[in-house]
Amino acid sequence: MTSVDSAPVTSASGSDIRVRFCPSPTGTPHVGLIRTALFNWAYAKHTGGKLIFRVEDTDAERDSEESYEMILDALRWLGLHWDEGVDAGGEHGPYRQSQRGEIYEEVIQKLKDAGYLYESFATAEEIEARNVANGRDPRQGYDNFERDLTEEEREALKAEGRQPSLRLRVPDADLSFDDLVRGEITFKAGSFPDFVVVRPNGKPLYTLVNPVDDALMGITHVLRGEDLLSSTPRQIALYHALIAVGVADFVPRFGHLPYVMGEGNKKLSKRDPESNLFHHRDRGFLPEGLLNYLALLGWSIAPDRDVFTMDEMVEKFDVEDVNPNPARFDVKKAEAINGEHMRQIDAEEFPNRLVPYLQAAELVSTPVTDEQLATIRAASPLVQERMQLLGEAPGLLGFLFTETEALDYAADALKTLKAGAGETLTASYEALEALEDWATEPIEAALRAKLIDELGLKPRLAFGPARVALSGQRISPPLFESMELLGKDATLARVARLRDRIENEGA
RNA sequence: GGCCCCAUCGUCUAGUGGCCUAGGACACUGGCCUUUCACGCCGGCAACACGGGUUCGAAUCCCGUUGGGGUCACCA
Repeated sequence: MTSVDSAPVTSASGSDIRVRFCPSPTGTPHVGLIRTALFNWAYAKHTGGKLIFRVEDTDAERDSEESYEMILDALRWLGLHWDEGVDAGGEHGPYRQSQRGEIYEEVIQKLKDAGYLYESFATAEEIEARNVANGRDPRQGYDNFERDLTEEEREALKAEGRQPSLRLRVPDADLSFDDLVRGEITFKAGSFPDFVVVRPNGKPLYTLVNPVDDALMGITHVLRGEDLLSSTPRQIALYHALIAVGVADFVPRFGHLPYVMGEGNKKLSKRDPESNLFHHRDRGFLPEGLLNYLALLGWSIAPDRDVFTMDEMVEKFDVEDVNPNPARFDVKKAEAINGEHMRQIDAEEFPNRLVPYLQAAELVSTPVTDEQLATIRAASPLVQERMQLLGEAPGLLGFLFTETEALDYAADALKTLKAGAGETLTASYEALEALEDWATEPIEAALRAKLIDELGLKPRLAFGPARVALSGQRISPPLFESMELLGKDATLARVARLRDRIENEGA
């Protein structure tokens, strides 16, 4: 057996760096998982190395094809491209573990032949009972008691009908490694017992396939969640065995990324909607905005700046700068960052981003008509700088795609109508009806002349009723521009409609 | 409980021994701008967990305490 300290650690430091993203397809993509993907991606791009995308689908119970599709959808939506792996090909495939059975069998055989693996018959219940019987904490785990079972003892157990799992014989020595985000970490001998790598049915476990694939795929830097930190010494022990039997050439470097936390002080739960990437997409986050925010969870680009593009991140990102503290997912800040990106989107492009959200609300058709698109384009400049999420578009622009007769008045909008609102609308109607040049400037001039100068109203009171009449909302795009967009007929009809309603129902 | 990780404003962070009476951002808040809401601008509130060292000097280094988290699966 190789000594613990003698195995070579990778020396990759530039374009020879190979990182990987290897999710298990269970459930919907979690923002913490995406943050891990982002850091791996950024590190590969920054160093000129390669990102390998592998799928760890060895748990038939929980994995699903649907979940696998969602992960692909997520990475593509975000623009996190990989160089090698599922759907991209490469010389180390296949990249789905469910298709690598034969490879594992071969490795298991080598490890067995070299004496690194031994048969273990104890069940979880028996291990716990054994701890109790020996006066130890039941949570202590396996005590390696089957390491030196004799041939006769093993045969006897098998004769009872028991099928053994296979455990790796872990070196009885302290084990240290230099974590890329946390520095030197040492685990004391005995704190990482022999662990199961192959089920009794012969199927390998994550504890085996993850390092084996990393080794076979030449992964040099393993950047993953902090939850895997305590399994690192065992993995390194496995690496030593893999090197000894010629499967691996070196031990990779490890970097353990901090948790993404939720409310309270708990890891953001998969059950929390905020953990669901698609929940944020549905609400109207931009890929660039969400990615920017996620990058801030454990990393910062500069002391006085937190809005940046992915190109800028790639230029600056180094995993050694990642902060080891767990970070709380703050949706308010995420929205603010997203708002910054909304304003940075090219004005020509912005309307296109709105379309899917207006379609989801069934305000425009799919595909969108030329006329609808023209309206969206015209309205875009009015809303671009007042939105934080694309999902606000239906609320803000819905009135442009609603027939006057179908327009609903929001309760909080009606509440803003004070006494005299009816008269104000009548005056507005008169001023507008006489107008020939239907454009923002003249509309504003006419209304100001009538309502402010002539009637002496305060602007808020003068224009509030018309805003409700047009949009049905308390909050809307700028009024005069909205009138121009809506056209004279519809504007007059809406002003009259609300006025009539006030007169008939007392508002 | 054993092992391991973490510890700066409410939140995300900058800070790698003197530039720190601790900087930025979000949130909150006062004001300006203003046809609503935003945007923008100006201002405010607010932190080095605690205790020992080391040092001329510590948020920064060391030790301890406390607190939080993770892990100890034939799940990944």
